[in-house]
Amino acid sequence: MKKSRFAEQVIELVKLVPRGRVSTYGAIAKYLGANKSSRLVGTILGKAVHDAPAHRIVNRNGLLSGKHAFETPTTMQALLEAEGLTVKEDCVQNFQQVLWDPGIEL
DNA sequence: AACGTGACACAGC
DNA sequence: AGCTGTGCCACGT
Repeated sequence: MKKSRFAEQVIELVKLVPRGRVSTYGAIAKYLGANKSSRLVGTILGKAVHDAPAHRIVNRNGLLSGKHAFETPTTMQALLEAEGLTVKEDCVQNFQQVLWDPGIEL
């Protein structure tokens, strides 16, 4: 299956997110040089949820805004918790601590 | 082939 | 200090 350029970039970057860490749409979009396309990151990941660890991507507040893209709304949280993260009320606890910023770590 | 909708984020009022 | 509008690209109908 063919992926568009932007999608490919997003997926590849998301794949680099270490286990037990999360990232944000804004950080990814910014790293790709499309600060205003944060929206795209989410939309694209939703389509490529099976091609990338999309569960590691949350919104700027650490909120699991994309949980509905998975098989069940609880899958995302379950996956995160399975990686050692703490999720409460659809929010990643210690979000700042586990946040993985490509602009910094890369 | 065109229009609308969608995992968001930021600036302006 | 909170709300509204705008920007971006992909994908389904």
